Amino acid sequence: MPQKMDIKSFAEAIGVSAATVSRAFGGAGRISEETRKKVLEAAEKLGYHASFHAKNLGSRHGGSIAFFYPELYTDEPDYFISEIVLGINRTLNHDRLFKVTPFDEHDERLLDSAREQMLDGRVSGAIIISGTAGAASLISLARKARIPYVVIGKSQPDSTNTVDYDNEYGATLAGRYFRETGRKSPAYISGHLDRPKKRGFAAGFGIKESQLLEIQGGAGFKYGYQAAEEIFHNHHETDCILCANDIIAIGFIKHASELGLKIPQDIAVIGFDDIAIAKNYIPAISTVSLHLRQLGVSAGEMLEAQFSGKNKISNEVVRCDLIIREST
Amino acid sequence: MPQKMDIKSFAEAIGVSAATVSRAFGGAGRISEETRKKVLEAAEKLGYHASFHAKNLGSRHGGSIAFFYPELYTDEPDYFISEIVLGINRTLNHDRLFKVTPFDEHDERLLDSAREQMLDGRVSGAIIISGTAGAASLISLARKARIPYVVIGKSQPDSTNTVDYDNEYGATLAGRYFRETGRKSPAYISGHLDRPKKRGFAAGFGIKESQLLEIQGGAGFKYGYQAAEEIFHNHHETDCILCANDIIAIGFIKHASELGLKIPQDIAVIGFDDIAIAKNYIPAISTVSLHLRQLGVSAGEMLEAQFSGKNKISNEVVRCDLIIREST
DNA sequence: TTGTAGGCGTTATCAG
DNA sequence: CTGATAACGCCTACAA
Repeated sequence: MPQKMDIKSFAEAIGVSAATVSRAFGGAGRISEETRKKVLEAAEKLGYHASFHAKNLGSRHGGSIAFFYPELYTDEPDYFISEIVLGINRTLNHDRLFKVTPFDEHDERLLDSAREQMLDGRVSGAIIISGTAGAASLISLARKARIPYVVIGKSQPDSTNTVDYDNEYGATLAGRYFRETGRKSPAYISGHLDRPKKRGFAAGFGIKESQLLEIQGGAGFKYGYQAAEEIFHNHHETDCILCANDIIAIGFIKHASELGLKIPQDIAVIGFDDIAIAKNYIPAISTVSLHLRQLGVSAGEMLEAQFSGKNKISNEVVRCDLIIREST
Repeated sequence: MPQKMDIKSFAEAIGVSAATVSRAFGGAGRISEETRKKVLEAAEKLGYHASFHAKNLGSRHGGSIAFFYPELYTDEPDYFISEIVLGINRTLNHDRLFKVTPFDEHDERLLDSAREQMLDGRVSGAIIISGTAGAASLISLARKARIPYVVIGKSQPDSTNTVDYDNEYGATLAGRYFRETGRKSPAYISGHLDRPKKRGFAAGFGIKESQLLEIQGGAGFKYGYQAAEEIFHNHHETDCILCANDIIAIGFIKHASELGLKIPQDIAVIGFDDIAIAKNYIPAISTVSLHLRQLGVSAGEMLEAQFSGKNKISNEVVRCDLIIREST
């Protein structure tokens, strides 16, 4: 097997110069179609592969596209992120490598590693999920380093190139729906960084935020499970619930039904995000769709646009929708 | 903002040589603790960051660890893979970047891109999900290029460094369970590359493989949904089902219950994989656990071992377990 | 312990 | 259209 073969020895072997080989690969540069073909075929035969690092170094640019997101879930996959990735993958020009890079807010070492990636030249474009301190620092790094980037979620007030979603509005829809369907006693199970949802939910239902029963949730089925426990024991009157995400909703419904509660008769529940399982659950879960896939698609497109030169300031907010299914 | 700053100008700025700077960062090389500290602090202050590509080129090694897996699911996240990634992430030394690289068997361009990554020096270690032609080619490339790698799943007979699982045995457990619980008419809903499961299932149930009703499934909820349709209309006698994966099981149960079938009274169903949702579904899904997370952990450890010099031949097969919950 | 020189494999520049 | 030759930014002997 051809252990290693650099451009020079390869060029020599087929009787051309290194420069010619380089040109044969790089779409640019004038070179006769004949020689290009000859070089390419020879490369195939002899097993020549240009070094990735040398190429990037030589061309003084390069690197791949990174997707930075906070690692919230500890024992389960992050379905929220997975859906977004689906969208990004569909959009991004696949010749650039797409790598996902979780950073843990609580692991300074991981965060540093993420920052380093942003700065050491290996990243040529970034998509960043906002909302955490780590994300903020990554965003500011990208800006300093003049690396094209797109932020998903709320960003600095002055910021550009963000694809946002309106949590608060979505929650409002949920609150309003509950009120209009005659529910009396709402509760909200929180997740992470979800203040706007609570606010919107209260507003939609027509009460003050402070009057809304809030139960601490988090990232994972168990939080919904625990919340059901809590409500079953201490808040019998509750007859409708908004969960900060679908996973919590699932955990809640699962345990509530174990406790003998009927969904939606006894308690109606609305989730958030509309991950794939939501509509396949039993009962199918009513939820505020964030159109996660679309979020990813838009972010990808916005990034591509920046690469294509259109560096114009742009923002987009993907619409939320309340999707009524069987859990309400 | 310090736009760009190379090692030379940085070194000059703080009054040392480039070599010293290099040594200050690279843990190796003798250098006084005092100078190192001085350099590191200065770097922080002046915002110097070594170029990733130059670093790798200079040290003639480097690159990150790649996780190659076939992209099967088109419209939903791949929960199977997600769980494995969870395991890998927990194990792998986080200073090496971990990037996930899906390759599509049907997209020659994507596959080529994956192969290129393997060969152009950017990958220093690989974890590959076996079972497809693309995977086989990646494995052989890794071997040729002498890149440490671990295969998850069945590999070439002579192969080493694989973490395997025993689908067939797991399916046998399912078949046996159905037989022992008095089920009469089994059916198998297939997925991808799952022949062993069918064989094992038939054997466990005590019938010939050819006598086992098989329904074409695939990757996605809808296949389970369609299978339910098919069975409801054309195979009333069926009273127990093994699904090639949990997603299919969910789709099946969802639609079966819509059609008025009672699970498990009318039809008992067992899934495969034990992804996180399985136990949180209603009914909780009985399933053959592949211990996906553990698979990832083992693969990660095996790869680390190779980096640590222990290049000894090793194989491991993670045990399958039948987990009985509410769907049987 | 630190500095100097050469090399890593490409791309870019400038002739020819 | 093709071929030398100088960057690219860092690492690694080797010498001081």
